[in-house]
Amino acid sequence: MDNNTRSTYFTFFNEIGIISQLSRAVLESRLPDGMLISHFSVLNHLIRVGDGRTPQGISRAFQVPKTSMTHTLSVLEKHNLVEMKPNPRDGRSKNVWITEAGREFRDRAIGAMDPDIQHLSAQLADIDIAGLNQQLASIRQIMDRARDGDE
Amino acid sequence: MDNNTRSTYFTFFNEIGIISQLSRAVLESRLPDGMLISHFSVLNHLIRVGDGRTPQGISRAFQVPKTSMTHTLSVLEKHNLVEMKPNPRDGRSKNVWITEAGREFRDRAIGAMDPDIQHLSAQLADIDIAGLNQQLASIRQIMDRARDGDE
DNA sequence: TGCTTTTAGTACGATTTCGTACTATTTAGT
DNA sequence: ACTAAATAGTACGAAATCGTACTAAAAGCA
Repeated sequence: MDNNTRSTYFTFFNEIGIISQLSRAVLESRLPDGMLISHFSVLNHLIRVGDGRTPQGISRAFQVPKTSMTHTLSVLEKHNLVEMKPNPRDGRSKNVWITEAGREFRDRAIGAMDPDIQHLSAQLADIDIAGLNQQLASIRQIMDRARDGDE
Repeated sequence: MDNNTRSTYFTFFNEIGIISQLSRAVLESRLPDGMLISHFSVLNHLIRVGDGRTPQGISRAFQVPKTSMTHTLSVLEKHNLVEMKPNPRDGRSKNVWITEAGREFRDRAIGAMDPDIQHLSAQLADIDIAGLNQQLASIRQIMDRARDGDE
């Protein structure tokens, strides 16, 4: 395989990984004690794609084992941020619903990052983030499809 | 703060996070049993920025607690992928050196992803990854500097 | 229908990751 | 030189994450 292609893609995923790590650290520093990125991420996912999902579906979306998701959801449920109800269409399964407190928690966490985003956006004025978003979304979709195909 | 700016940046970091997660899953599936992303990442870091770093320096680069890095390095050392030597300039500290086996391990892991990258690059032919890399590197550098300023 | 395979969720133990507390050494200030 | 503050690393226990094995329900198929 073309050496150039390999290193270009490798650099790409490396940059993506570092930025992801840096942004996660910022978010985490803004979350209240005891709350982790994994908790926030699930709440955010439920709002982004809609709630009523199954634990299995969520674990697949995040590419984590279902046992990990069981644990994360149990913590969220203990804090009354989500509700678990039986799935009326499947006796083995459950549906996850975000609570009002869950929505507020997610909104507050996002708001808490405002100063960071403001600070950052001032320094990134000459970069077209919205344009990047379009390209990244394309890449994400293609990678998502590739994953589905492999499974 | 401008609602549009907030959601643009939030979307950006969300896309970054998802792509990071997807690429980590691919890499992880290509690593030999028992090896984790954290192990590979440290080896890769040592090659990217040069070895002989201190554990503390590495933990700061990855934004993880130093206790986590102690554990990760101990695993790498157990597998003879890195060597820990006393730091001649600081009696409290150590230097981490990658071994020949560590280099080979890292190279093999990267090579194992070749089919995935090939498959992906075919579908992303109309996206300028190299161009993205430049923009992402700028963003990464600015975020890195912002982090240093906060500490 | 009856049987097999697949799927959803959980129990359980192992490993990773993390926070706190501690020792040893270096640095800073006097 | 002496003392106080900061730093590098580790020990230890807690929580998160993961893999395996299991149960229950659904789906596929004869």
